[in-house]
Amino acid sequence: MIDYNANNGDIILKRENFDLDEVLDNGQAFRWTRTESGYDKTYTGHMMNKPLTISQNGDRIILHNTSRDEFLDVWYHYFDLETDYRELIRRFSEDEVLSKACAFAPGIRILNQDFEETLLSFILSQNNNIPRIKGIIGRLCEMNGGRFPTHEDLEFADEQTFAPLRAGFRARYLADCVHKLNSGEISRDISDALPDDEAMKKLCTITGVGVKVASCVLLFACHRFSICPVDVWIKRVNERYYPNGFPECTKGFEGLAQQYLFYAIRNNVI
DNA sequence: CGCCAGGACGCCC
DNA sequence: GGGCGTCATGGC
Repeated sequence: MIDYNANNGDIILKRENFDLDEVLDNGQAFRWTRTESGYDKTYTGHMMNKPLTISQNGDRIILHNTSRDEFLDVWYHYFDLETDYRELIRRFSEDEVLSKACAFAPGIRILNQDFEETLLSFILSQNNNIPRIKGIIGRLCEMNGGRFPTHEDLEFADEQTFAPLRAGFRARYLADCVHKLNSGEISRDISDALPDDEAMKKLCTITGVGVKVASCVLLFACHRFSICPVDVWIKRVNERYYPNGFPECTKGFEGLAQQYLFYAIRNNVI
């Protein structure tokens, strides 16, 4: 399935359940930008400040200028290539609405993103829209020489530090989050060490982090497929189709099901 | 111009 | 413990 082209240094994959729009532009990551190229689709972006240009063309995914080692160390896990999405879609398709949502975007995958970047990004996401979230995060990176800052980069940051972001009332929340990361109260360790409810409770000790933001961190950075972020769009899905909760066939994978439904309702397909 | 956004918080009962 | 106004900014 992996074809490494040693001449030009590209990794080439067979494109199964993998669409760049559906993975990189569906509200789980905010730092990938689509660029023009000779391919069907091309995006450029980062994982922990490691840059990548990635394309899809017909039934191929192409990771440009990427060594086999880097692919196996970073991108294989980032793009969640160890998970069989076809099998999960097959389960979900028992339900009529979900079946439609999965058929519309069979290329959705849940990324394994950096913990701190996901946490700060989703604090900025609250009561906000996706284009503006991307703008604020872009300015946060500009502030830091083009890289997404670590908590060490922000060791002396306070609310005023974030003024140039024009993040509004969220600046205070960022400051508290960075403070708790620097003190060690919050760290990526909670993603390994704690069960769902305790990890959730811990994240919610950050000012400006509630159940929704914590859920996004646990799903999009910690890969907990059973945790289901409920935003205004999913509330609409529930009112319209699932007044008694998600169907039985999503059990254990409610967070993933949520991502198909989120993308589908935003695109007016359900 | 007004409505809304991948919400959380504080206050009220 | 649920309901409601408020918060800062700008996309559409």
